[in-house]
Amino acid sequence: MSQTSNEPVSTYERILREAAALFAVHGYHGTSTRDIAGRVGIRQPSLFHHFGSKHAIADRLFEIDLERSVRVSTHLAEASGPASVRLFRYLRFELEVTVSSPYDLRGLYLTDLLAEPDFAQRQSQYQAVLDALRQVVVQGIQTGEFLDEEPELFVEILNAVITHAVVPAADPIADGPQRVAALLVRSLLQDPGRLPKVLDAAPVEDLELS
Amino acid sequence: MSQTSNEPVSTYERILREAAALFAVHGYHGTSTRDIAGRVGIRQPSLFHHFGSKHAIADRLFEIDLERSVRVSTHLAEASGPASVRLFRYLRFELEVTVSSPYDLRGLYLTDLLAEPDFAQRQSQYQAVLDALRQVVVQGIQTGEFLDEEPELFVEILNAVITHAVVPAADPIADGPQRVAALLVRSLLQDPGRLPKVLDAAPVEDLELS
DNA sequence: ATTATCTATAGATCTATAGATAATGC
DNA sequence: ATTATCTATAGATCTATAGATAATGC
Repeated sequence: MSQTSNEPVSTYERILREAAALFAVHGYHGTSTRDIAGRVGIRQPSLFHHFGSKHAIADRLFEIDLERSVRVSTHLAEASGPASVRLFRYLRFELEVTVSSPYDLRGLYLTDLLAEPDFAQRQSQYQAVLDALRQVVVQGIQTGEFLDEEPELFVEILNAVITHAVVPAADPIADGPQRVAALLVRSLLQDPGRLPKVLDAAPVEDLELS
Repeated sequence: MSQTSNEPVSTYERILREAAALFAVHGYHGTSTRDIAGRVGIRQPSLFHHFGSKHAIADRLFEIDLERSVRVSTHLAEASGPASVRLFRYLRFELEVTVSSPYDLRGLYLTDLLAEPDFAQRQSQYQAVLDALRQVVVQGIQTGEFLDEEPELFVEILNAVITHAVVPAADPIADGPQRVAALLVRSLLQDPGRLPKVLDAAPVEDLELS
C-alpha cells in the first residue's frame, strides 16, 4: 500500500491515492469528497474538475484493480502446468500488488458497492476473477493436488485473505506475499510436503507485463 | 446469519437484526436510520424511542458480539491441552455463531468504526480477543504443533476468515464451521496428518454456557 | 487560450428533537 | 399512566453546479 516514491504526482493521481486510502479505512460511504479534497490539499469543488462524480473516482480505482486481476487470473486459469503452481503464482501476485501498489484498493470491496447499477461492468469483471480462481481450484481438486473439498469454500477463504487480510500493520512483514501465498497453497494441498516443489516451480515472474 | 425462528420478536430486537443485516451489506455509514426503520416497518424517528442514537445501535451489536468472543477466547487461551485443539474449538465456535446468530455482525468490522472515540471500550475488548488468539497461536508455535511462522501473520489470516469470509452465499455449505475451522487449523499444523487427532480431541461443546 | 483552482450556494440527504396521537397495561 | 408510534422540522451534513479568479502553456 501507498508505496512511497519521490516522483512528482499529478493532482488526478493524488486524488485517486488519497481516496483509496480513505476508502480503505472508512469505506466509500464513510468518506466524503471534502475528506478527499482535504488530504489532497484542494477545496472540495475542485475535485470535480478531475472527476465527474464521487462514483467516477471509485470506478477508476475499480478499473485499475480489476483490469489487472482479470488479465492475470484468466491467463493463469487457462495456462498449463500444475494448478498448485498456478494458484501460488496468482496469490503471490495479488498480495504483491496489494503491498506495493500506490493505491490501497481494499476499501472498494468492504461493502457491496459493486452491486450498485453504476458499477455493472466492474461487477462482471469481478465475477470473472472469481470464476478464474474457482477454475484453478477445481482443476487442482480434479488432479488430486488439492483436498477434495467444496471449491466454493476454498474460493471464499482465498478471496477473504487476498482482499481483506494482509493489513501489514505498522511494520510490514518481510516477504509477506511469498509467505502468505505459500501458506494458503499449503492449506489446500493434499500432501503439504509437496509445498517446496510447488514453490520451486513458480518462476520469479513479472506477470504485470504478460 | 439471521437464523429464522418463528418466535415473536420485539421491535427493539428487530431494529438490531435489521440494522446488522444492512451494515453487513452497505456498512455502517452506507446505512441510514431511515433504511433501518423502513425494514422494521416504522418511521425513522420512532427508532429513537428504542435507541438514543445510531451509534447506540452499533454499540449494542458490538457489545453482543464482543462479550461472547472475549469470554470464549480468553477462556481457551488460558486453558490447558494442545493449542491446536483449543484453536480449533475457538474457530469452530466463532464460525458457528456467525452462521447461527440472529445478528449478522460482520458489518461492524468492515471499516474502522471501532477507532471512533465513542467505541473506546469496544475497541479494547476487540484487542483482548486478538490478544487471546495470538496467545494460542504462539503457544502452538512454541510446542512445535504449528509452523514456525510470524504469529501476526497467522492471526491476520485467521481473523480475516472469521470476520469476513464464510459468506455462505445462497446455499450455505453443510457443516461449514466444522470444515472451515478444520482447514484453518490444518494450514497451521507442522504435521497436517495430525488433523484427525485434533478434531477427535475437540469436544462437542457448548462454549456458550461456559 | 486553456487548465486548474477558488467562493458561493442549490438541493438532497441525514441524524435527532419536539410535541401530538395512538396503543397497551394496570 | 405508560409505552410506542406518528408528523413536522431544525440543523448539520453531503454531492454537485455556476461562475469568478488565478496559473500555465503556447
